[in-house]
Amino acid sequence: MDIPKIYDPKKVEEKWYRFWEEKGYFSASPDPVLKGQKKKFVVMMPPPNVTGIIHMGHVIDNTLQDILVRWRRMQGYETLWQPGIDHAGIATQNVVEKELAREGKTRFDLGREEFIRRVWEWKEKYGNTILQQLRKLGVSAHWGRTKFTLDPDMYRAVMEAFVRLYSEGLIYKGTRIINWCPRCGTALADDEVEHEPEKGHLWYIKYPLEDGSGYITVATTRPETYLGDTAVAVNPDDERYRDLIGKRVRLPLVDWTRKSFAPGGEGSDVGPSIPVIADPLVDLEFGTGAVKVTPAHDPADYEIGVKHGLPAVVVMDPKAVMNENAGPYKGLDRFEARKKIVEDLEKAGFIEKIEDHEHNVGHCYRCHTVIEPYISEQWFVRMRPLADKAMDAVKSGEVSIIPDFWKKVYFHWLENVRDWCISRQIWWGHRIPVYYCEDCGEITVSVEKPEKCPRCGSSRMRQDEDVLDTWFSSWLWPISTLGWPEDTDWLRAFYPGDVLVTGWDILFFWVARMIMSGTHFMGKAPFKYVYLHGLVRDEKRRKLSKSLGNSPDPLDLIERYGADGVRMGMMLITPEGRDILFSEKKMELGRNFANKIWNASRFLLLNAEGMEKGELPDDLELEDRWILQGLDNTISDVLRYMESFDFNSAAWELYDFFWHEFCDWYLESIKPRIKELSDKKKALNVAFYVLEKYLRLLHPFMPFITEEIWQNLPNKKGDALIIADYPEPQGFSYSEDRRRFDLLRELITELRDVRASFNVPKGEKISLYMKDESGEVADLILSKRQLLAFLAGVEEVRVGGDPPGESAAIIVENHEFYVPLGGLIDVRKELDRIQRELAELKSLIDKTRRKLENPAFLEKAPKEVIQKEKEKLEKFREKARKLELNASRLST
RNA sequence: GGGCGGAUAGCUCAGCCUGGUGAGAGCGCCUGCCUUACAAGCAGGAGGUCGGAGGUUCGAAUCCUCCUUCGCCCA
Repeated sequence: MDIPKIYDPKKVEEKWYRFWEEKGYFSASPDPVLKGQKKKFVVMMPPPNVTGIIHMGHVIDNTLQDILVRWRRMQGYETLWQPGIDHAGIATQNVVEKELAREGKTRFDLGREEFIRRVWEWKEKYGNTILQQLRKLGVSAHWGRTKFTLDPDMYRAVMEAFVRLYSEGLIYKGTRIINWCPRCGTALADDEVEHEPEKGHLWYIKYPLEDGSGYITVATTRPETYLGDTAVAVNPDDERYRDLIGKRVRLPLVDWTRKSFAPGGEGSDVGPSIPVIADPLVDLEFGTGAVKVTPAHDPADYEIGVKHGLPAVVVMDPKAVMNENAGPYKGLDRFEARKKIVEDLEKAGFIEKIEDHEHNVGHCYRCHTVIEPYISEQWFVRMRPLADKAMDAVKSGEVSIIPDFWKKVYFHWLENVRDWCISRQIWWGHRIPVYYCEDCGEITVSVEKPEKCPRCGSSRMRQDEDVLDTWFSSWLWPISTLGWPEDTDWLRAFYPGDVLVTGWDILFFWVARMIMSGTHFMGKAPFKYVYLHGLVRDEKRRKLSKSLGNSPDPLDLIERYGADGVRMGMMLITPEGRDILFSEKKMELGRNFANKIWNASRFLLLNAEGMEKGELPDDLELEDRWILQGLDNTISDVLRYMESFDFNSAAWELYDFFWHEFCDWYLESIKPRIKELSDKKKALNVAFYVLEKYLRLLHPFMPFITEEIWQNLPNKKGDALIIADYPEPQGFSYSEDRRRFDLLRELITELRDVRASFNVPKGEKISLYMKDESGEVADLILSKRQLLAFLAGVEEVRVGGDPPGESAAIIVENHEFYVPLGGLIDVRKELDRIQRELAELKSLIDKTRRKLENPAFLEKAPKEVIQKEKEKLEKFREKARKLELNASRLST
């Protein structure tokens, strides 16, 4: 048999992926669930954006899901992992518009229908890239059920949801200040705005009082909006301004008439004279305590405006260019306008002062343009009733969020949530199913386009131009992919699902809203557990981004470290809930581990050539029982960690057991046995027993290499590892043997330390003396002479009697051992070594003694604790005594 | 302004909920080894007054209070 020394993932990963997929192991069916033959396990893949290419966030997210899914599948669950793609309205439209721009065109040149055709064309060409990429990672999703949020059945679900919510009064059209992205040309929801601190200024502008009695100075961060002011507001408790309330001021420089905002109609004239009003919302501390009120361009001002019946004056067009209400500034971009306006005000003496000021500025989460608060008419979802249900689902324990502390964040958001603006002024998406009669103005909301107006019978029906927020389709994902609103087998078998795995950054966008839609439309939350993992950052804790150049390409990583190496590397550095600091070094850890598994297996397979398949033998050696018990412990630990979503600990447990127990000690221990033909078969049978079980245990983490090796094992049972049973502890009761072998291990480590400290040459044998002549430990070392010889170069083991003159002392569990080093020993060095250890012991003895001399401790501490301390003190003293003895022996 | 999370070895983190182990791990570092599975490896080793100050307790990394400091979310 020829097995290369270095594991090459490229040779095996594609092969096994194709094998699994062709055999249909990734597919689920509702039948066994509905017939009650199997329990189900459902994970909904967060659908990546159609524009997306794979990044480290997908790697972490999908590896976690794949681990869960492969684990439950092996445990016999009918496992559905539902994959799909999100149409990503704004992002996708941006991509295609950019493509058009290169041809010198805009979407308006093409028209709506043609533009949408172009987007679909783009989608067919590039839209499945990311799903192909995910396969390289080993993702075992049910690809045959891949859904796209604009598929006809998904579209239908979105329409249905809109119509139902509208008829329930939970969707309405209203005029509000919304977040407007002037570059994308659309409204955004509150949570689609990212706030970032920016250095700006605070401009103090003087507004002359109309009665000529002076002026009021207002402070603002946005001087260009003063053209839309319709009042100045002060706090009613503010002594400084009490007398001015009710008076009027005049907007500086404004000598034109402005029109007020009136959706669908002609506004009325608004002059430059505006009132001074009092409102408790005004912060006395900010600026001068007097603020300008611009109801059309600021959410707080809008509220004040509504309360006081002020008109709203819009001074910008949808591209954030100043409009006719801005008089001479019409046509200037908002930032140019700011500069020009400040200049003019300054020249005319209306600027009192300018201060530096840092404040938070909202940016579009898609294109990072500064958001303009903008008054307009939009569609909204009334969130309160939905949010209450979503809170109940978590409060009642129907849904658990992991890690637990996210619960607080979740509640905080839901308690303060505002209505959700769902209309977007773009073309790519689900068009709002609202139809206006061109003749009588009647509004009809329906899934299908109505033939004619139900009120006047006119057939001139115009559909609302806007499309819905992409999240309005994503929030239905757990029900729409299963067939809702139809009552399908899939829905009945697989709803509600089990676990949702995603990053905490979309807790509000997506997770909370899915819980709302699930509880509202199905009466049940869509999953039982929400597992939120951290975001992947670089070693300096910076977000991974293309512009920083710190974002590794997962495909490149897979190419160099193997999918298993990348998966395991990521799991080893993924703490629960906290951010994940990526470093390529950690991928090496994963790759090296794969290589370790490869070589350990190689060692066993090469030695097993020609050997027929065997069972676990009855007459086991000490090390056999030690490793079998170790395997059992590992299985229970891994299961416990998996149940509690602690994949990091599970990964380390798997890593440590294999490397530091199985390889470092077990395989090393059986090497002498393997050389002796008589015992070879027995040792190998135990080793293969452990390896086979271990590969099953590890498979969810490293699916490829485990399948590859498992398929070559003499003792495998079944067609494929991916569908083999997940291990359970066997219930071995070898704990006592485990303890005995551990003592042996400790002794061997000490012996190696002695060899290293005294530079005993590698080939040179040493002798081992034990002081006691009988007892369990004496029997142990006598019976394991072969092992001591192989692992520590011990030629002779002698029990009982005094050791020869110049020896190094070893104390393990208070048993005294000596290694005679006549000639080799540097007495001074050994004395130093003993002194150092004695000093440490002395401080321990003091500490323990003081404790035991404290009457309060003896009186109040539990008996067991006191007993333990007493034993500890005795142990330390005994050890110190023995060391001192050896020291005095050496120095005479 | 409201809220959340963190500070333990050079770095990244575990331990804390439920107080009592001689505070652990990985990486990095130092020393010695190409020992017939693996140098992507093997063996050995050094390294920490647990952010600070009080308090509770027989006993505090662990519980309480305050402070310092870093990060994040929301407005």
